[in-house]
Amino acid sequence: MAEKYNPQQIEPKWQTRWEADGLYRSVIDESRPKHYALTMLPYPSGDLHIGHWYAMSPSDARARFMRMRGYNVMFPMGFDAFGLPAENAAISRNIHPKQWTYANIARMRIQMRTMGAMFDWDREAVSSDPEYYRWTEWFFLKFYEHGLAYKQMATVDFCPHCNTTLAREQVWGDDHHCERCGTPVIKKDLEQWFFRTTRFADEMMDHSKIDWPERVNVMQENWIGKSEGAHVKFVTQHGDELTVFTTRPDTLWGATFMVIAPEHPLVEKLTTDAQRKQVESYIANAKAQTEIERADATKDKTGVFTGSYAINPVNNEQIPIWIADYVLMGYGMGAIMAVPAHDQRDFEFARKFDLPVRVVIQPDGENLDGATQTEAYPGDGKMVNSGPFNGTSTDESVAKVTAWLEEKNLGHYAVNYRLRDWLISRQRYWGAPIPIIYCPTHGAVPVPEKDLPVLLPDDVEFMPTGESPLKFHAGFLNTTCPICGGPAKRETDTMDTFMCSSWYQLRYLSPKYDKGPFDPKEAAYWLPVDQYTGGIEHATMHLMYTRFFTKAMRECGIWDDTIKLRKPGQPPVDDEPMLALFNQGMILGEPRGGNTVVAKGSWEANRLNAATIQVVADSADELSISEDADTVFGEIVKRTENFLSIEKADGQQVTVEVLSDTKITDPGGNEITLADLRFHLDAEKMSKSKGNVVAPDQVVARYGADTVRGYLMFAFRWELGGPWDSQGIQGVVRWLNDVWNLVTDGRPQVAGQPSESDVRALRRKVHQTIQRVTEGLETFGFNTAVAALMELKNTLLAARKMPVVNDPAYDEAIATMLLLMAPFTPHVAEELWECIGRQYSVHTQPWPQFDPAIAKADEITLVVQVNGKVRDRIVVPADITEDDAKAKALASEGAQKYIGGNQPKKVFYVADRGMVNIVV
RNA sequence: GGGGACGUGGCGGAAUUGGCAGACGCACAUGACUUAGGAUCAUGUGGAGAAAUCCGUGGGGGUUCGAGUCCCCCCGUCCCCACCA
Repeated sequence: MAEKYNPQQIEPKWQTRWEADGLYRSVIDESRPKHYALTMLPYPSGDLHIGHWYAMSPSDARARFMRMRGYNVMFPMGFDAFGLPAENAAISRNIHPKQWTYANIARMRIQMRTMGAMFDWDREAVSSDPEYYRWTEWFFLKFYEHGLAYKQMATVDFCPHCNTTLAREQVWGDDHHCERCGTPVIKKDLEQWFFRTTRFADEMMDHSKIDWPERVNVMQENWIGKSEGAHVKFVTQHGDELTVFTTRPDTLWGATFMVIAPEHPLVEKLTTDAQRKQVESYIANAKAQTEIERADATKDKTGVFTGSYAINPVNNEQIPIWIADYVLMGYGMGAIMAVPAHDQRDFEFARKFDLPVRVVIQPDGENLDGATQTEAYPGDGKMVNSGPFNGTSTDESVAKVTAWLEEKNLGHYAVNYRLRDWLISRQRYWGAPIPIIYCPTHGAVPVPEKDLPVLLPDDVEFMPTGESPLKFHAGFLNTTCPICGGPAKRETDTMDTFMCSSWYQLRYLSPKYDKGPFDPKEAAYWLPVDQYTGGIEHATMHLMYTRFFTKAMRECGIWDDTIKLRKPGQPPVDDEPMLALFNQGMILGEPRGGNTVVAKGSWEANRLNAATIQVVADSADELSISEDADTVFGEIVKRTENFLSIEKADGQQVTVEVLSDTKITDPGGNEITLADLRFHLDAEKMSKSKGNVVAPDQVVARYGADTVRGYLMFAFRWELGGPWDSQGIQGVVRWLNDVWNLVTDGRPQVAGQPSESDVRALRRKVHQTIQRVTEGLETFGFNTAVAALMELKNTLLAARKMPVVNDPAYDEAIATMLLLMAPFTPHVAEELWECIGRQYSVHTQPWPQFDPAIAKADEITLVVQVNGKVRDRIVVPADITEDDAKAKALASEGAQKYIGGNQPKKVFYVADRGMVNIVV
């Protein structure tokens, strides 16, 4: 009997060997097609989480598969190492962010090696290394030079917990909370640095050149929020132009008033003395409101009249200009023409303030009247009360009116976007410094390229002041002007860490290159990324930013050298960074029931002060426990420091206080502590506080990396994820044990000659498995691929009891199975490959070729249906003719029983399904 | 309010272009082997029924010889955007 499967022994052995042999070093090889497989890089927050395994090990399996298929594969790894948690650690634990970060990286590197992934560590990049952030700063300078970076005073989102401003993308949800910490943001007026992402709004709407999940595309398109319409020039009574954006220029004749945002620059000028008091109080009130209060669409419309009027350019009518907070300064022009008859918000406003409502779009067969309308009509119809356009229908009205506006020079076609420019300033230390120097004479001066990087000083005080810690570091702050040499001060904000991750896929190409952010030779060969994998949470953040970066780099000419070296016929490098994207789901914590307990004690108000708490066996007979007045019996659903919530059988929840002298016992009567009590957990996001975290190191130590990888790929649809199941992993344990024993036990002694049909059946199963595993890996269907491998294992176990095991087809089946397993369970595949005497390494072997002729069955089970219901199954030759199949089906016992004496009306034959349907 | 995804056994999940629903695995049941079992092996396992058989993919309609899959209407869950002009 051979040795038992012992992953702890074989896994480190092969990891060391692969590394020593440089098996996964990826170098340019023009003779092979390249494949750049990229998985989102981790933030070095501490230990490797099971979520990292879930994201990375299937990506690794696919990268390995591509390599066996003959691609020159690059699969790099690195660390997104700048960021706030490092700074928080500095504050709370008095450890330097750099020390904290690099210690975490060192630990995570070791943990990642246990995964057995084919990461090319020679290409590792760490974004907080000066050799890395030097180029992050360099990108900033290039963008600045080309007008893609600018500083501006703006009302911005500020997270009071993280003590920094945030980009719009990093403010989430109805309550406008910080994406990182969940704290609701507040508004501040600050001068901040922005990247002009809006320059590429239209380009980024286009997802036709990339194969990304529809969901991500839709989210990005929503986020960019393109709307087409027109800019129309209204003129105020003071002669100022007041341009509005509208998607419905065909309703211009129905504009009975205008509304501007409280922050609109013309407010002051338009406000008449008579209205001043009211206007000032309205604006003060608007300012005092939170963003959430203001954005509440359900609240009543509020507003105030400025006292001034504007001229509607299409009919020269004088219409009043109002101020209202439902018009937002940040969208469009911060001013609207109000068409109450056809816009619900305007309608509500008009009714509240008794402003005229004029119908200008009349729906077919109706007679809407502004005086009696009860809601706005936003639909189609014919234009009325609209001068030269009366009678025009909606399908052409917008285009016609827009053309007319252009002709009369009153307005023009316009596109408006919801997208805002990317705010990149962060008032914190652990990030790449913004390479700008402020000179009293020359203003904002970029740091000359030769002076990069602007190094982050180590000796910084970390205090949560709401200002960048760098501001208090005199050595950093004080410098000289690159133009005049006079005293000057550095910008003390650092860059959003999303900036670092916007180009990391480029740094991997040549992490040590010092003539630019990346080596054009490497870029010309490897780019773009062929397959990107990662979580959906980055849909409107990282995945927008990195697309912006690629396009902005084109604008700055950064791609020029790469393009010169590029072979023709490849997708462009300067358009989209990642050609294909796949989002994996998330591993949730394992659900479990709470302990069932009997608590006895005395009542104080609504809670029981427990004298004893007894854990009863889960199988305890509820009826045998008598519940009297001083007893609570049920499941623990919550546990806090000294309180338990116990859910009784009737669903009622009772709070039980655990006192210092409360006696807690387990079912065996042994005394245990409060912390030993298990409380109910649903399948939810893993978190330390819930105690449902699965530590990969522990499960790997127990089961081995191959088993953990196999389980993560087998148990869920990768894109969905799901709760960890500590029992479910047993299925994979058994699979690998079976495979191990199957191979290491060698060929069993079975008497007899293999029958030809058994040999064919075995080879058929092997080729069907090749097909299923190949397809699974191609389409990210890892779970069905593993299922197919388990089936093949089952087939082989059965074959070992038959003479077919003596046929060479059996050896071929074993070898093929190991090749097919190699991407999923690389260590055990390598070990067993060696065991059967094949040449190292299994991972550099060509992928097995699927042969449809072998996979094809020579006999099929013909399914016989009568009126769509299965009535018989008969075995027929696979190459049966249609006529024969129908005849056999009709003659079958099951069919005859249901046809009876009737004459079949029609008979359908589905050849590729082996099915006949008889209709009677 | 607008948009998107999804709904299949006790559970995770399989089912090319419409063609045998429930692959594979967990759990469970019975048996075997065992001092023991969270090991292993064998068998079974969608529901109802003794069986023949019938019913079954959230619900209701439709198209079709045939629907988990396509169409319409509901119900439910999750996600994104949202006084966006």
